[in-house]
Amino acid sequence: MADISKKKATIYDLSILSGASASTVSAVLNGSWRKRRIKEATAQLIQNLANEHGYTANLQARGLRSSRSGLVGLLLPVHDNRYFSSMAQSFEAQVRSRGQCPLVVSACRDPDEERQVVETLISYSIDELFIAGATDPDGVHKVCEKAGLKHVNIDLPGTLAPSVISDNYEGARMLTQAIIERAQEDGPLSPDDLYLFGGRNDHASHERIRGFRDVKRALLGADPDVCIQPTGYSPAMTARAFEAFYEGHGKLPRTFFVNSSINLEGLMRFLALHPHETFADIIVGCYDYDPFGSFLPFPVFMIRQDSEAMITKGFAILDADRGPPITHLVRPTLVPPRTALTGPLDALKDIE
Amino acid sequence: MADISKKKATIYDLSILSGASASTVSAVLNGSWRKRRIKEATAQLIQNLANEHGYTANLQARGLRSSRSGLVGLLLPVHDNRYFSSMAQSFEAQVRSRGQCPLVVSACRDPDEERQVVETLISYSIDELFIAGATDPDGVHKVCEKAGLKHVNIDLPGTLAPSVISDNYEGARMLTQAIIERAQEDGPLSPDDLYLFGGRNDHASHERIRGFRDVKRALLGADPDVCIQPTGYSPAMTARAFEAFYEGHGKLPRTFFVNSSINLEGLMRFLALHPHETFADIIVGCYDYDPFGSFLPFPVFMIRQDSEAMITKGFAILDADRGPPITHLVRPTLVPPRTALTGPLDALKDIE
DNA sequence: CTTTTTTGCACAATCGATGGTGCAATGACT
DNA sequence: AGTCATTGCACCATCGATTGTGCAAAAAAG
Repeated sequence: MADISKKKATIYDLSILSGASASTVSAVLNGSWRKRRIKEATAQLIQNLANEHGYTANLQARGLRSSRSGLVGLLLPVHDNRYFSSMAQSFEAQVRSRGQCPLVVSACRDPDEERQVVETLISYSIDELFIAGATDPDGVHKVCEKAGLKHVNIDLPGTLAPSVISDNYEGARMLTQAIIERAQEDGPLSPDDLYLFGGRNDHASHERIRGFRDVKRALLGADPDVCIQPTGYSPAMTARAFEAFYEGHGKLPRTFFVNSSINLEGLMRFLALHPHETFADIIVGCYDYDPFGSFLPFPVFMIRQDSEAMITKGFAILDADRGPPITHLVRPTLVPPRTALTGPLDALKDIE
Repeated sequence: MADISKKKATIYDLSILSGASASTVSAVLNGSWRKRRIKEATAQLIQNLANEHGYTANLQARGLRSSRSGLVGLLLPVHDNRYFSSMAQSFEAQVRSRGQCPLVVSACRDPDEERQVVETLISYSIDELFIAGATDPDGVHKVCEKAGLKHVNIDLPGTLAPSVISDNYEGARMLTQAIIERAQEDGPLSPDDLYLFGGRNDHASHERIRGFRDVKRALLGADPDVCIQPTGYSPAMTARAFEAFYEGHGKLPRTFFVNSSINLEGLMRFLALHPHETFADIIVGCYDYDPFGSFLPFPVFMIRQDSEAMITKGFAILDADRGPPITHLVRPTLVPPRTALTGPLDALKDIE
């Protein structure tokens, strides 16, 4: 089956072995041989030889020549987070089902890093790019534009390229309503009992805060500014905000909305420093789903963003080619406490 | 700064602009110009032009010529899991700090998929490959070998290539001891009160089970086979195992060791179907760390595997070149319940 | 048995960068 | 002035695949 030659076979090797020219071999192996009127028998012969020698095309050479690499990029803020890693998982599956090769990279929410990483990807002639959660989508857009690279924004919208994002406003409304109703089961809820932690000056945070405030005002009649605590997207900062509140009030708010699972990690850091029992009665809403976060020792309502649908929509937009810079909304779902959703892990092969 | 030309500048463009030959431009831009005795002034001129036109090398062309791509691969079972995603994060950082480009892909624990994915990576002429948690490391090894691709196994060892793995035996001992001691605080623990769920027929599972059994026998005097429930690495299967135990006993074991965070998700699925209070007194050990898993409503001891150190060691081995197929152990750490460790997320830029 | 058409394939340029080789111009030295 | 070493760079083949073009041989048409 496999020969012992150290180097990988090329079309030239097969050309010699088969007696055909390299261009014929190439045509046979890349499927364009019918168009080139290659005899069926010749094609068979070459294909057999190729199998026998374990030929696989050198994709760098192909990419160089055709200026298409078969690579599709996904730019993430971080891997280490269930929302983004499950997005990576869906992305991979979809890219591969299209016969391309996924390239997932992270850029730490640093605008310079984002642009630089994209420059690198462009140097590899990637064919398409999904820009997820970029701090500066429009900056990245310009880099792509200059290189003629097709791209969409996912999760955080830009103004210059088509975007697919979660319906943050609706999601936040659902989540806020859910935690308010749940809190009211335990007694009347004052506006001061409902806070929001996390998020910063990005579109998603704005929309979530807007949804939160709208529902809060509608259901509780008031919405003091002090209840909004945008801490950025860092566990450490978020923990500090909880700590500050605790210093001031001797407890946490009865109910609060956490802007993302990354911010929810900040809550864990806070909890680690305080006895469990003190916070047994809080009710939390988290804009993101995490299977363990759902089972914390207090009710945690979560929002599951449909990253799979976002990726699908993203491909649709790229395939349509040159769509206007419209923002498409994908509806997320509310996940009640103590819920274990199935996910990409369930696709794991695990016979036994 | 940036010119409006649609196409990316090449060394030929700069060659014309500068009046120098393409090879001179190439030498200047790839840093080998001193060796080639290019005049400083010429180099300056070309570098200025390059900046002005935003030149970046076409890495496919470079890779084709030099048969090195600057790509380093990491093959994972899945993204969607804190252990692997944090490994991806460390990997990325280290690869980038070495001036290369990380390529993270998953293969769903499917041996065929693993080999096929690696074939694809090889077609892109990747320079090095980290094989993490492969079902069939030796199969992948052969594919790499044939292509002359340097590689190491991470997490699950192979017999044909150097491997860097967690010290599963020691980790399992620490974890088992911790949960036993903790359980004994609540009263005497019988061997029947301590189970192990998850894992399958791989090296890591074997070692963990061995560590578990050794400590259990030493501390509790007995170690019935029935207490070992290898369910594979699937949340669904694991949930079924918990369900089965529950059917038979009307409760869960007082104390149990869960083989990985993926299996721990299985526990969540079980819990979702049963009232919270029934299981308030269980004590769990999980071989993997997850920041939310650490705060579940019962004590969860966790093992944090040092994926960063494993990647570092992996690079050391690759750099040493052609090491023997030895397995290197990296010590994991025990994480007590309710602990929020800092991680890659803390490196996020988040000014504000 | 020509002429035309179709079939089947080879040739060669090309993608962008690299690196070995060679050669003219300059300077150093006798 | 003549020899030799050094400097500074251009030339060209090469990596492996793609693709437009051209041209024999075979088949069909006249």
